Amino acid sequence: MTSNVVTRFAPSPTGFLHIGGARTALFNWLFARGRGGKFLLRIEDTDRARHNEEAVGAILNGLSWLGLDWDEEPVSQFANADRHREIVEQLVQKGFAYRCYMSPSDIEEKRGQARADGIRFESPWRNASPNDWPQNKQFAIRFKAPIDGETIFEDAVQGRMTFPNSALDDLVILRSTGTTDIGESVEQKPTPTYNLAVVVDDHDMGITHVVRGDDHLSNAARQKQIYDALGWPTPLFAHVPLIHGADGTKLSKRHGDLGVEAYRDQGFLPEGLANYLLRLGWSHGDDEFIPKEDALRWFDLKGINKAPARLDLDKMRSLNALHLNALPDNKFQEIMFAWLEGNGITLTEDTRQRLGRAAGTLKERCTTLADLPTMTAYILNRRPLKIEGKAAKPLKKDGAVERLRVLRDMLMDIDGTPDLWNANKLAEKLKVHAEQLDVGFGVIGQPLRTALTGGLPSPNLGDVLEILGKSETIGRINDAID
RNA sequence: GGGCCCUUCGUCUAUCGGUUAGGACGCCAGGUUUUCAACCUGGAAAGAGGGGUUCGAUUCCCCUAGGGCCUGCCA
Repeated sequence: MTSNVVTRFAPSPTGFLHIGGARTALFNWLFARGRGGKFLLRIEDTDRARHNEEAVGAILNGLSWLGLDWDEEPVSQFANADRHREIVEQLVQKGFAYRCYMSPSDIEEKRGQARADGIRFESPWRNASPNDWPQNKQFAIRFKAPIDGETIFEDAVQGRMTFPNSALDDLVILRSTGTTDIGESVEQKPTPTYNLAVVVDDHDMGITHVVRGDDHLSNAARQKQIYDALGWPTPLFAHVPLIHGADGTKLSKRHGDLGVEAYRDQGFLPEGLANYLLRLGWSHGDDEFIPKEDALRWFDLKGINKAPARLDLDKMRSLNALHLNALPDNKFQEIMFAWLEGNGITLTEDTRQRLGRAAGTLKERCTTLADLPTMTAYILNRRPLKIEGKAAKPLKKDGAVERLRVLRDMLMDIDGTPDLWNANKLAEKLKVHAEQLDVGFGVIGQPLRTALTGGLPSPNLGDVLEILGKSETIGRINDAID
């Protein structure tokens, strides 16, 4: 299936790929990929002071980790500055923009006055004739926004949006050339501002659908005015509600919330995080566990909610657990090894084999990969096992050690393959010796478990036996009772 | 201050005027596993408030309250 859908993700390179940006990127990616369209990247770096290569790399890495691939080379907005200036010049020629020579203090004063009077701020230069434009004086270029009437556009999420033009003043589209606050000289040529650059780039890149945070909603109105002035078709907007923190406060790229790599380091699977993000503000009936293939098939702008959603780590973990469990054993094994070794745990060929045998049960029990060190401790712990404190209690019970001795002796008599090492099968095998224990097999379960795991959390007894194998089991019993 | 937007269990959400308002996470109880976790079963838990429209409103309209975004020569 192919289509002419072209979406984009356009982060500003100020930090990492934050969770909100990740969701925006995901929505854009799903929408484009789900319909055979293109998904492009653009770095919004018109503000040279904020340009940061490292941040760009971090964002790209974050996207890759999440499994969001993009088409073509990422576009640098700053690199298009000539084109932006050219368009600004066109607007000036056509009378849709003008030079404004106001000083910052003048602006501040006038703006304050306008606000107090309840009218929109206006530059005195708006209606000046180009003939009156002074020479050798710094100026910015402002867009000449319509005064009367309304600016209207359809938003795929928000519906029909209507803004009174009295609320939209003449924004600066080209900065005055000059110096920075600290007096350091910067680019010779004036640079465009966000709203102008976005319109030009989206148009030039052939963007058909602009999916972004709804903090851009009123920008969309201003951008619509620029599209109209240029005679360009407006892309379809879709403004997605922002994500809020658990306490309901704003959570955005500006407020130092976590980047996706932080979730990765906390043991989240990209699939798990993506699934959670997808369900945050978007739904498909009662579906919760949504693999990528389904997401691609189902995702639609229509399913996006208008209300902001709060981040819920519990739900994120739970979804992550489902994706962990859905992994094929060998894939899980691969991830498990990488995680363990990435966390400073050295794996021998021997432990790898045992961990491999445990993969099936481990993936069911972990909610994030961070559970792995604890969950696998019964396999990885060095002998002799240290069993003390509360964990040692079962071994101190009357006759527990004696029963383990008997059990060990019996185990030594049993030959068998690992698949025989199932608690029930083992009990059956041991039935003939039951009278030697003078109790049912169950009674020795607790001390046996302690002997095998050192009192750590672990899978079921049967799983432990199966994973450790006969000689290891006997060795551990020896450790515990000696 | 102005413009725009939002409001269903604690949280994410379903519901295209008629439902015992459903699901998921979390929580509680029981079961299972002689631990924990997982799993199974059950339970508590919601339409912000007030007006309309309608035979009938969670659903449509208005007001109020609460919340959010924008209001920059940031993006």
